[in-house]
Amino acid sequence: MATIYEVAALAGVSPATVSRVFNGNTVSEEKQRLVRDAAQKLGFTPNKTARRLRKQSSEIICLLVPDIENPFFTALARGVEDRAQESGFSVVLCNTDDDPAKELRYLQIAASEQMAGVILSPASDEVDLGAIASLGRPVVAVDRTTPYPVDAVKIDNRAAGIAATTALVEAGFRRIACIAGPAGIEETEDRYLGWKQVVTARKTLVRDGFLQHADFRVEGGRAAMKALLDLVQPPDAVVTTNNLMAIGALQALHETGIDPEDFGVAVLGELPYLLPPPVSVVQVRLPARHLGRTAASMLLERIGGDTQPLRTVVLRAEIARPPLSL
Amino acid sequence: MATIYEVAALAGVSPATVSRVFNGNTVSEEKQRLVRDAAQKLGFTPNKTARRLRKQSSEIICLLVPDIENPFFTALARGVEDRAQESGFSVVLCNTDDDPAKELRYLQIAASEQMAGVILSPASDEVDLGAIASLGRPVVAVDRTTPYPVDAVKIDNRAAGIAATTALVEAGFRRIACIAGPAGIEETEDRYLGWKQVVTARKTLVRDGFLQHADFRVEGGRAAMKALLDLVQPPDAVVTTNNLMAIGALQALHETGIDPEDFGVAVLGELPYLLPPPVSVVQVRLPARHLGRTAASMLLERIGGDTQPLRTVVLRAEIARPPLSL
DNA sequence: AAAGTGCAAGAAATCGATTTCGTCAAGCAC
DNA sequence: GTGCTTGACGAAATCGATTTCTTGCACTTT
Repeated sequence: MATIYEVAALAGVSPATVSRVFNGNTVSEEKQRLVRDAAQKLGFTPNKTARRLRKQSSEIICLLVPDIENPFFTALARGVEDRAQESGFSVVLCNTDDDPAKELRYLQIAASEQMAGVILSPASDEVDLGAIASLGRPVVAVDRTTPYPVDAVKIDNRAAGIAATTALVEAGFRRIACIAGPAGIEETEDRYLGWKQVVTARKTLVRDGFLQHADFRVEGGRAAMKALLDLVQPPDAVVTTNNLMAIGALQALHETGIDPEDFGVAVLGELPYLLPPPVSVVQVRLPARHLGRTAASMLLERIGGDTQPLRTVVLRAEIARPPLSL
Repeated sequence: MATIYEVAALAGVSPATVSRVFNGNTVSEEKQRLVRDAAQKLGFTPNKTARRLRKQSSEIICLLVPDIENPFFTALARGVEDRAQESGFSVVLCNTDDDPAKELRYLQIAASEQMAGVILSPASDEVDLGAIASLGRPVVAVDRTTPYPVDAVKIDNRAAGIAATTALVEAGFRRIACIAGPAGIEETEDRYLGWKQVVTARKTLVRDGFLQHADFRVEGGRAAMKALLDLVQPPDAVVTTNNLMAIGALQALHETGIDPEDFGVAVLGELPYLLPPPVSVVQVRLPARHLGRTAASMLLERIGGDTQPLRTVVLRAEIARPPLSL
């Protein structure tokens, strides 16, 4: 790996001049040519590490998500990556597994690696952004927000919950249950509030036990669905607040031998594409990739020195297919 | 961010001593304590960039895959990440989109970022590993191999192709087609050779047009399946050489109104989990996560200075469910 | 013609760690 | 007691770029 000194020696100039050539400072035409030729000949690539040490910042964005195996976050990551690419940034993708300790560890790495900024979907309300913040590195929260004063991009979760539930009501279902994520996570809380608002306003039948909390995973959704089906008066439809739990719910229905056409399922998020799902399934499409793209754009603006007041961008989800009548 | 100098000043020792404390060199008990206390008090975290510049290497692994949105690669990435974590390494995940130009760009970044090593699933046979190789950074190929002399972890693709096809034969299908990936990609080539071997040996009916090439995506699989169904004498079963094309194929079957129970489909890879697929679907499970884990282990060994001769590890895929009789 | 202005470009400092080199003192052999 | 080894540890060099400081020269300006 050729260094700036070797290039300088070959071109017969000082290292400073070589640096200036590559950083757009005033250098005479002639020396520019000399330097470029020399660099070309030696296959010179500036050492990013040295530059970073000097400049105290890098072109790397840290993206922290709970689970890359969840297609929602994969799509989000893809959006971030695409946008970052365009500006010559690279993305380091880290899994927190919704574990605050892992999250903290990664945040420290981000700080000590001089990463340019962080996009995260916080594992808990108690994220400690202190280390990052004190370095003046921008942070953008995606999908979930935090009590820390940072930019955020989120989905209108309440509206999504309302849309999903309304679609079921309009399809003729009257006993609509809800499988929500862990209590206390704002994202899922808002979605379930959307459900609550609709079932209350529309005066559908709601029993004790119609609200189930589960973790965000397939197994949780399956267990919650089983519990719902075991009720004395079980629901005839369900809203699940994320994609994985919906899969679990569908599995439970299948195992119980219920014809999926007879049972309404509304999903906040997308099911993995395979075959067209049963007609009684409503998907509220969450714009994951767009979420990532937007977050990356905001972060890059901040990195570029933008100092406007904190922003929270709220993206609207859309219903994947029009509500159906039974 | 406190530096080693501030710690040294507070502890009343030289910066060299501070460094020694954190790098396991001989320092007296007493000064160790002084240094650790001072570091603690200042919240000192060593600056990775400075260290990297000096040591000429980092604790970052670069992982290049064609498409993170493909669950196969996501699982692979997860395996790499888990293993890397255990050794305190971070993983930078990059999408090549099977584009050699993007791939090259990322390889250059890996070099100029002093990344410790690269794990890649090469977009083409012409990957230029020159830059990386000349720096002495280890490289491990996953899933696909390259003409360059590097370690590799792959799947026994031929055996997987054989297993998939055999399962269909044993289930009673007699006109078995194959939807293979782009011609010239070794990985898919081997899988299709497995198919060919079985259909030849078992003397099943093979028509012109029973071998379809498609890109690796859903759309390609769907189009190929349509082409197969349009044949004068269409097949009664198909082997698809990756997961996404299988989804496309199933969609095409569905759209054509064919009962999936009547048509055999063998997939090399896993379908996204949703409901149990039709009984006529055979999945050959590819150990993606394990592939990633193994690749990361090998890379880390090399990074650690292992100089044993080049290795290629071949992992065996397993049939997700026993072959069925019709 | 003397003094002032502007600009290209070299010299040297800087970023923060690691590491080599050298010093000093303690411990030991003869 | 002299000489030699050994270990702790400070001083200073080093990694490779960026950036500030300076210098020197050309060109105005009065």
